[in-house]
Amino acid sequence: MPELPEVETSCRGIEPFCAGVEIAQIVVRQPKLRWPVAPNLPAQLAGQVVQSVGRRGKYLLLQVESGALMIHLGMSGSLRVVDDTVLVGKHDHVDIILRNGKIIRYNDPRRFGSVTFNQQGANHPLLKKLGVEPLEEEFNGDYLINCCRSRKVAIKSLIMNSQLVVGVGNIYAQESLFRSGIHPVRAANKIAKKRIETLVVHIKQVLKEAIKAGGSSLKDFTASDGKPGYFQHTFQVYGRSGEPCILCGKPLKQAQIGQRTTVYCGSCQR
DNA sequence: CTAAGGACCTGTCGGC
DNA sequence: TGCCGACAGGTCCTTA
Repeated sequence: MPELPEVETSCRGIEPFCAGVEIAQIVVRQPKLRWPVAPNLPAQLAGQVVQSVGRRGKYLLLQVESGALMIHLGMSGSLRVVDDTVLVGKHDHVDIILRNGKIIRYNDPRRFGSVTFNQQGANHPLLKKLGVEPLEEEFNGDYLINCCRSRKVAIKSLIMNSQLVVGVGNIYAQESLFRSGIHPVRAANKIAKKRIETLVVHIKQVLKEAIKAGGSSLKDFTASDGKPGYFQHTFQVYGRSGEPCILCGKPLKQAQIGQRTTVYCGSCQR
């Protein structure tokens, strides 16, 4: 379920249960994820204390002394905090069993996510090529303008390119472009600097709002329903193809950009 | 170097 | 009710 706000919410949700707590055992029921779960992963983590819980892009990082457990939620993954009285369900692929009796349970129907162990810090192959964090100051107008230079891909594809900036997924790419009045298919190098600066502001704004909404709607991370808060959130364009634009009232259009459905307003976005 | 397309999976929904 | 195709929040890898 992850766009970045959801990963951030998961991060904050599990943190109180596992920070400072020893991992008793890891149980892998289905190792065939996006990357196969290494057979020795449980042995590498058993007995180690979770020092902190963090995030890099959409990777959750549970830091231990010898490295970090990296969890990616893919398209359909989610985490819950349970105890051993909760029955194991379909697609509950991995349990991180903690010494305090809690279990971090990883569920992922489509198995596009991953659970890997990282001994190499930021040099891990999956992290090494990631771009800047969208909510950090290093993601700013100058940075994005520079990215757009000499690239003629659709601006939507560009902001979803995780080698440039991480964490902007299909939903928030659409929302931030709408707020910025930029047509999603417009060539990146054909957009005025001022408008790119506006886009940066809106990307940050849209992500922050979603994190806030996620945090407030998901007050109990042990809730049985792992549905993210942001699906109760209303979107201005995502999923609204054919419905009226909230600004001009004309029906919203839909297109495929980089094989992803994209909804936009043909008259408000140029 | 950039850009475009395929690949990986299961579940759900609409149409017939 | 059942079957079938289209589609879904990601991103890595290969090819051009």
